[in-house]
Amino acid sequence: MHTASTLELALLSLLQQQPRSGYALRRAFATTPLTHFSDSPGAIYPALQRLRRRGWIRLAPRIRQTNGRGKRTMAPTPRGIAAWRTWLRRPVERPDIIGGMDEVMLRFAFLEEGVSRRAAARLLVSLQKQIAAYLPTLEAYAAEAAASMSLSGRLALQSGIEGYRARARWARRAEQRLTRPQQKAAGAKRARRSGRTR
Amino acid sequence: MHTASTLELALLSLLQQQPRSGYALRRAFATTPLTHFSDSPGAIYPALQRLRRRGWIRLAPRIRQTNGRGKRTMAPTPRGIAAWRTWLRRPVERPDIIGGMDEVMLRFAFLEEGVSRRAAARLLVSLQKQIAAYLPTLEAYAAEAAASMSLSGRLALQSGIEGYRARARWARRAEQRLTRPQQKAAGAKRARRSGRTR
DNA sequence: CGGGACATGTAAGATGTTACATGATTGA
DNA sequence: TCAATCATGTAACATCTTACATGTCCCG
Repeated sequence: MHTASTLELALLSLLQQQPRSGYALRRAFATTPLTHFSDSPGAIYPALQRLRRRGWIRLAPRIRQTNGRGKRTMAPTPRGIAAWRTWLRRPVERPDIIGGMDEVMLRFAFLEEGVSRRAAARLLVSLQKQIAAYLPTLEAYAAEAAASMSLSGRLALQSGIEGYRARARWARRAEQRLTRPQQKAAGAKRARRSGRTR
Repeated sequence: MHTASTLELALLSLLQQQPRSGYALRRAFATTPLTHFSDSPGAIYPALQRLRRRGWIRLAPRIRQTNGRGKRTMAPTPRGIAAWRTWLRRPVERPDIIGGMDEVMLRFAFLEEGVSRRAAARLLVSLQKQIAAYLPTLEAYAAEAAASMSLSGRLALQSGIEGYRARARWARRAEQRLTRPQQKAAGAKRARRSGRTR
């Protein structure tokens, strides 16, 4: 199975929602704050070409082509969708939380609509596990290195540690929200709670 | 003034502490959790060559060259230090907090030893300002888009918003720690406070 | 004397950035 | 008609990844 760049996966995530043109994708990146990808044509059009050559997306049946010199609307192929789902399902590994938290959050954001609420909850479990495994390493380093660091250095390190702790807390809360749905403030929809979480 | 990659700046930050060889830099990245840079020779040696060609670092007087086929120890030049300080002093801008928070934290971590405690506090002020300016945009988007998003999508967005809020709170606390230093718990070292920090 | 850490590099390839090129459509 | 927005792309360049190449030193 091909590996894909984060940009390609983000593109696929948006196309899976609905067929779009390159320009529409650019605008989505420019106006969506989820994760910031470049909205530059020099990144997006080549990425779309790669996806097309790989057989993950294709030109969608032209709805109308009123605008521009021909709007080229793209849609994912079944193989593209399959590859996307495989990516979504990947559990969180150590390297993901060190350099690639953005990618993890992108995955989580689309996991429910791409696979299932259950799968989204599972990702949060593996995320919590990885953070729990990584934090002691970080804390040990902080304890050991603090003496030789400036105050601003220590504070920066502390910020990183607190960031991980906050992320883990969020993951725990989010997991609960996903696994035992309960009524929102707005009216008493569904007051009972059926057993079986997770 | 040349623009430099984050890796180059990180390299310069470490060399400024003490002259090191490429291998020592690689190990620093491999064992330091501050920000994760690649410890691959294919990234570091070319980056060092670029810095050398640019005149920002030079071969340090060979202390001893017992090991390997000749350990090449590098040290920053005055021009390198000047460029590094210019980078450190840059206030936080909008793009920095969207895609480049790692770089901001790297800058902050070295600001005290590179410039001054005051300058580190100033960076935190501009960081808080940028976050305060960006949060309403994010929140407005969340309020508007929530209806059309899955629960996991909403939770992911919420995580981003909470992350910014947590970062802003940290910045406020850190700024206080930097601007009014007070004695640490460990013994009454230096009970008096002379004016003038930096 | 063999393996692992020390040590520096190159080559091929993927990806992204910045800047430019091109042209249609729409509203003031 | 002029500018803005829509729309798609390419070219040059920088940077990073992965994999390989090479050789030394030290310890068991």
